[in-house]
Amino acid sequence: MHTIGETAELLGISAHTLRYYEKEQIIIPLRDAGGDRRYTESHIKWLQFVIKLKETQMPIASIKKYASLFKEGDHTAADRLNLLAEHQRSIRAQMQTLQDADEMLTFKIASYRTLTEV
Amino acid sequence: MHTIGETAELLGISAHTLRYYEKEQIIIPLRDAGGDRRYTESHIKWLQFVIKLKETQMPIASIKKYASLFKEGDHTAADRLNLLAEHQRSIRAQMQTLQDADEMLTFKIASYRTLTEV
DNA sequence: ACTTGACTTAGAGTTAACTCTAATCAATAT
DNA sequence: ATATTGATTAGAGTTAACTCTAAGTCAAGT
Repeated sequence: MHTIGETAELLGISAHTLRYYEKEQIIIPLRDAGGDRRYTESHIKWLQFVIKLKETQMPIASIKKYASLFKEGDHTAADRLNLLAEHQRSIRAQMQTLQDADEMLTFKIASYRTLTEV
Repeated sequence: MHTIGETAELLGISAHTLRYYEKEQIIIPLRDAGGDRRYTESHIKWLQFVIKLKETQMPIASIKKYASLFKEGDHTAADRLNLLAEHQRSIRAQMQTLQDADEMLTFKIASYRTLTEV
């Protein structure tokens, strides 16, 4: 059980962001007797997954969608699978774009080197 | 020589965006007798380069920086090379992040398949 | 002469994803 | 007993990168 501050620290995001994700229904932590948020290990696992999706440009809206399907129960498993498969395709397209840009830069940098060296 | 509409069409971006890039000093097209913008082949090459940088998450501010160094002249070549080399490192880091997420998703999707098939 | 369509400008509005503010409260440290 | 720390809330503000609006000019076509 972690406080919001500990959880933020642990994940490398701000407490503000955690409250924002809660407002967006992406994580709903427990509350202690005093009303403070408490994050369990499984909340943290879920957040780490969310962060991975974010890092790969999945919009908050889609993450929200995934979270809400999850809450709906087991009968949404196929929909969730589709969502993840779709995102995997997007990741692969991004990799291709990066690959192309990398090659372009390698070439451009080489021309600069030639210019600079003389 | 292309009008703003043709150029937008050609590059797959909007005329609005081209005006915005001009406001940001990223491209300064020529003007015809009537005051309308005219983009040459070399403007278009530059814009294609800009679009590649954008697609790989380079912020407009950095692209602006690069453009301004370019305008300053040949003595900024080393600075420009550094900027590009730095961006190439960022591209490679992004590829690694995508690679990791891809593997994670492959695993997660496989678990869903197992669940769904039964 | 009139309409159409592409262009012009300054500046306002939009969207995503935070990020912060102000006012408050509860537990701990001195 | 007071001060600090870390939490709470609703709601406002920020930033990047567009995206649009309003009001207009101008050339070409019917």
